[in-house]
Amino acid sequence: MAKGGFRQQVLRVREDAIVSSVNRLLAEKGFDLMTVDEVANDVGIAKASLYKHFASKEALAAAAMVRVLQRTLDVIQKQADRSDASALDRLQAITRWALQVQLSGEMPILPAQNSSLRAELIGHRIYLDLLMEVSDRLGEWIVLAQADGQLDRSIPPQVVLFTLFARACDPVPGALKATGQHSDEQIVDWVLGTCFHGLAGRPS
Amino acid sequence: MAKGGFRQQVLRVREDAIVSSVNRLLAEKGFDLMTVDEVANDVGIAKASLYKHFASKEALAAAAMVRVLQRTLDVIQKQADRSDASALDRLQAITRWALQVQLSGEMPILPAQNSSLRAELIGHRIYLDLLMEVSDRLGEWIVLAQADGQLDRSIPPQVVLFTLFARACDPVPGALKATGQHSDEQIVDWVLGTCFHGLAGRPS
DNA sequence: GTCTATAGCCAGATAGAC
DNA sequence: GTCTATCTGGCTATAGAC
Repeated sequence: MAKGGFRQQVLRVREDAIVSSVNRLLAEKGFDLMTVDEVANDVGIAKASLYKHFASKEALAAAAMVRVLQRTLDVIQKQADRSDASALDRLQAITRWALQVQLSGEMPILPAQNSSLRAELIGHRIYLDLLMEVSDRLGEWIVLAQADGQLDRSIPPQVVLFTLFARACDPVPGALKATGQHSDEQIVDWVLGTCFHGLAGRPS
Repeated sequence: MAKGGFRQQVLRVREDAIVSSVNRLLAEKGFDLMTVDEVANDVGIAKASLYKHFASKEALAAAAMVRVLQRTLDVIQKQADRSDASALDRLQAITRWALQVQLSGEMPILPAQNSSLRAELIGHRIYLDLLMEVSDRLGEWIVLAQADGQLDRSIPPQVVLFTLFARACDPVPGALKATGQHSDEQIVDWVLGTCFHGLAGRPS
């Protein structure tokens, strides 16, 4: 661990606080409705100070995405270290984690359309590298699970991968939570079940 | 049919053109990124003229949502008129239609978060009535399909309903189409299959 | 690096002539 | 009802003092 000087540590802690606020606000309102003033107020510093740390609103969002991808890789690694799990077990565990993060209001959601944001992310090498590593590692397990017959062999791995990414920002968990009728755990079980076994369910 | 006078017919045709433009732009960019100037340019009239027909940007979006709900009810009625179909057949046919509409770029997508838009829709009686009728009619088939064992009985009907609504604006079809590697028909089959039978697929 | 204050811009909505 | 021109507010980003 290169800690750097004391000043740099303080700086890092502050930037971590900023990214945390951005992460939560992105999860709550999305990129377009999140304002930089809100972030500044939430962190408790002036807006101009924010711009000393991050060059733009898009850079703020990119930082939040980088952090969530790093955490995803941590979870992936934890699953890789399990010796008792099948490829399907691992994929389900990771999806479960993503759903839990989303329900706790900490999954930053990006609009698929926003062009200025897309431009920033496409030019962000760290983000792209992480995204590709996540895709590659999940892709391996998808192929393995298909070879084992645990996943439908007629579905291209890419379709499976996109579907798993999409479940991480699915509106269904939030809508169910908003009814106030179900526990988070129950919601995760239902969504995870329909994702892997469908609405029709396993034939009994 | 109360046609009204000739002037009113002309008016109605123009408003139809407006709603069509709004519908397409909502599908393409979403509510936040769609601008009223764009709509006006697309229709070919001045922005101020738009505001003679619709009171606000939110009202424009609401009109597009009303129309898509009416079309959904038409499709539901068509399925109800089939004598040879099971409840599951009907639900799948409607979901397939929604996926096709989305892939053809004509499914208006609303952000779940935007508050000004939510306020407008919550106060919009026609919209709410249509939404409730769609929910009721799909809900009946969901309950029937569960009674027949065609849908998993352990999933609450509400969860099934929300899941079907969510698939109508799922990002997966668009992402797959963007790769340019698959036909629309193939994409619809995959997404529909994973929706009802899961990523694990039917045990063979 | 932090602040206050403000520039610059863009989009929603309106005024008023025709 | 349609137009051109304009108002208004909010948001990103920056200037400049400390």
